[in-house]
Amino acid sequence: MATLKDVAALAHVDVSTVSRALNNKAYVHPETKRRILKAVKQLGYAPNLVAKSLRQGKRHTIGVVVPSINISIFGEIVQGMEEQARNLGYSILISNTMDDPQIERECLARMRTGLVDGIVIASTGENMRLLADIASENIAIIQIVRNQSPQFDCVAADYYECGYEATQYLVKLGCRHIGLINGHGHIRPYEERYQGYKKALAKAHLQEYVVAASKDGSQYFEDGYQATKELLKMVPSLDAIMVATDLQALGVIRAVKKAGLSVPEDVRIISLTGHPVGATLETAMTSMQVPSREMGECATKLMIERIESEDHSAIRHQQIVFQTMLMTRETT
Amino acid sequence: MATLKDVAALAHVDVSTVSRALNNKAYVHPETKRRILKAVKQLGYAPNLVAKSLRQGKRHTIGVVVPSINISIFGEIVQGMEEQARNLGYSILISNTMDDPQIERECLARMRTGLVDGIVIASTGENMRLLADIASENIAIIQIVRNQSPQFDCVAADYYECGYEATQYLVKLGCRHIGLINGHGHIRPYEERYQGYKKALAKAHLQEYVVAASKDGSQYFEDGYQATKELLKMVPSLDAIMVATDLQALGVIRAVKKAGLSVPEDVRIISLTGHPVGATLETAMTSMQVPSREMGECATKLMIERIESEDHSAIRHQQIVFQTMLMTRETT
DNA sequence: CTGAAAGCGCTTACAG
DNA sequence: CTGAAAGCGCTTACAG
Repeated sequence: MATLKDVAALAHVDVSTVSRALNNKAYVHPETKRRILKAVKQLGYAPNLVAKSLRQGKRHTIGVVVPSINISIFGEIVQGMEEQARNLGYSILISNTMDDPQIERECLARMRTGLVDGIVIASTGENMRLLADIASENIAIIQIVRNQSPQFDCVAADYYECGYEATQYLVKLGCRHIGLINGHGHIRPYEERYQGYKKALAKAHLQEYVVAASKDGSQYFEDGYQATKELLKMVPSLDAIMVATDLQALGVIRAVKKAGLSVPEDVRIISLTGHPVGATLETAMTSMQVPSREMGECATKLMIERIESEDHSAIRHQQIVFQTMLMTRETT
Repeated sequence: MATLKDVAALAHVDVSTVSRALNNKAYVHPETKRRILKAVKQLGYAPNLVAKSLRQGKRHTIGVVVPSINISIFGEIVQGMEEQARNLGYSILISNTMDDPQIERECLARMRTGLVDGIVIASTGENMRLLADIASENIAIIQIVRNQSPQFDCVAADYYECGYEATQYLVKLGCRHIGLINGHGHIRPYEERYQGYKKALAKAHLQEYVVAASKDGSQYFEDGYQATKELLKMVPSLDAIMVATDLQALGVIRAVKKAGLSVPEDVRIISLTGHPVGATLETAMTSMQVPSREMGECATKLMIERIESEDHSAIRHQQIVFQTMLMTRETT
């Protein structure tokens, strides 16, 4: 690739003048500018972004740290992020942690070494100290989906309301024994959804039946399957199951059918992290749809605002909350 | 973050000595080295990778350009790539083109500006000239899934065999009117699968029934749904449908059921780009499973080999072909 | 309006 | 075994 120097030589000016002309940083004589642009065109010059980064201390790159992008709500979030970033002249550096704190630590350590201006993370919650260290080095941190600490910005959905509304909907349909298959551990979305569920049940004077999915991320079919077997053993009269994700819900459907029951006649099912794909399933999934693409776009916009506003530390942290939307389909 | 200079000051040596000690580039007196390492530890020093990149002309970053990572085989491929890259000390810069040649062009132009050492791409096929230009600038190019041009390395599956084997399997089951819902345009996997299908049908003296999915990427439910309606109108006695992806297959199932037919009794269905999620669907999907994770890992390994072997142009191009595996499940 | 110089944080010949 | 110097490709005060 041609460099600034090549352009400068061809246009018979100093590199600094070329730089100014290309960045519109100061007046450059129109005639000079014309010559420069001609040279740029002739050489097919494009600035070396790495050199620019080193000099300006800005990478125009955002790190994204998520459990998994494969068959998960994060796939759509990342896609929204990437599109928005591209439109605003940024790139996306991505890491999948599989919810393993050790991998998360490695990814963060790497990103910290000047690779990114900011990090958008759905964290395990085990590396909050490291995150704080990174933030103190003027790398912006934004949490997505999982609001693990109030000390950082966060873009998430209203999980309490999500749990509350889903439960109330099932109650209105006449369900009296509503099970909740919830994620494992101190992940905020799980806790808040549980609180919403609890509140709605109390209001209807119903009892709660909760099973935690296995501890390794809870995104999978097997979790839904096993948890449902447990629930059905515990509560033979179960008439509804609320479950964290669409994929788990597939496990729920299979377990319910295997028990000789049918969906939705005997057991109604609702997924609490609805993905558009739910509409296309064989028995279309009723779910609380999460606006994942919009959340990704929002996180990117907020991130770029943070990055470009210089004084990170002075800014008050924002908690942006999206509403989920009940999509009634065939499983209820 | 601390810099080399800080470490050098604390250890009372020159920055060059620190650099050598940390990179094991030359003998450094053990005692000096000890002092340096102590200083590194004390300051929590980690090298600035951007500066290193600029100096060495290596980015330790791989660009990935794919149609979409959301609910697609590419999600798993990218995950495999990312894990492998992380283990080998590389990062992944990702772009989703949505199969739009214009977006693809933008992404490539951006990556070209010093951001990456190499690009792994599942291309639209519309920017091959640009790709060749980029390759000539010593940025390695590896094609994944879509072998659009023999002038670059490629990691793909054996699509011909995939189409052939799937068809033959259906023939053995007794199917006599086998439809193929294929992707649109000159995308190699589609063309090769069609050839395999054609060959197997000819061998069994059967007629072919082919419908192309809509032209916008063919990854979607709606494509499968519409194409199936068309096929059923065309061939009322249809008894099997081969379709490009699991997600399209969901559309096929819905259309078949809507026509009052059942799966697999009346119509058997097989997906030609099987994803593990197929096993979890309500009617588990028979499919030709593509080893997507392994393909991603392989592409990354090959890429890093290329990058680190200096003389790109001299190397013969490799075409690495993975076998697909028939997974018989409930839709057949 | 433009040039010369310094510097971002590293690495790497070149001396010694 | 180690230091001083140059340079990767840019940007940005500082003069003029």
